[in-house]
Amino acid sequence: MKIATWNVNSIRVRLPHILKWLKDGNHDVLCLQETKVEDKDFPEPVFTEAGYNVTYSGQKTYNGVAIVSRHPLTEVNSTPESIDPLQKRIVIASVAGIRLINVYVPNGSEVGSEKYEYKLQWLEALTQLISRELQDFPRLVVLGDFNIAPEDRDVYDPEGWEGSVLVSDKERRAFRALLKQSLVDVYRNFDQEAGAYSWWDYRAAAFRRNLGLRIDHILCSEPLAALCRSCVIDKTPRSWERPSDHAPVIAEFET
DNA sequence: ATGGTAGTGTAACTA
Repeated sequence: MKIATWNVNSIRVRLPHILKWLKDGNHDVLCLQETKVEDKDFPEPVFTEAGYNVTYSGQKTYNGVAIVSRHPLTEVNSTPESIDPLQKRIVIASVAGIRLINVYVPNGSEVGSEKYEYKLQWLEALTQLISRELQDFPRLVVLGDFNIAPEDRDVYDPEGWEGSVLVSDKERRAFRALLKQSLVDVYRNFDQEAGAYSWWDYRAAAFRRNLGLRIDHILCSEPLAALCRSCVIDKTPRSWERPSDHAPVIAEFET
């Protein structure tokens, strides 16, 4: 069972990339963020015709999340209690005995801004939600764009980024509070090359120079982490023409 | 304190 996450930055623009990537990689589940379409405009037929099930929760211009799956999706919830229903940043579903929580965590804009405070509140609400979900679903995965680089090794220039949004102490503390719900950042359960990132700014040729951050994560409950056999970042689609600024992250499970 | 780019949607915002 291969489960992936990818911030595609517009599903309309990236649809060819997504279809090619799914076809090449034979993934079972792909969680998408920043689809940027209302539900009525989601290209559902394209996925169903390719043999996938989909569920999605979107809005115009901003945010938007979706789950694409080879296997049926059940117990879908895109409006969990205590999460702001006006910003479409979360969709939850079950697949093959695994509970998926697909998240697009607020960016936070700038440390100390209103959006930054909103991000911290959103993460607190997510932590509560996870603790409730864990009571019913021991095999749980929270994955998506967290907009947080958890440690200095997840940042190309930790000194330059110190205290900035995406790496600030409060955000990292909020991330650790998530992990304290007995979740495991499975990427770190395996040997990884230094300088492995999941996002590179479109500007200043950041991808070519590998000026990136690791802000997209796959966090597993302990029973599910025990079944995880690999976790990798696939940089390939970031090198394609007109790419998303994020690369997909993939975890493989023995099920 | 801002630039550099991209997406949405045509000015200015978000990232």
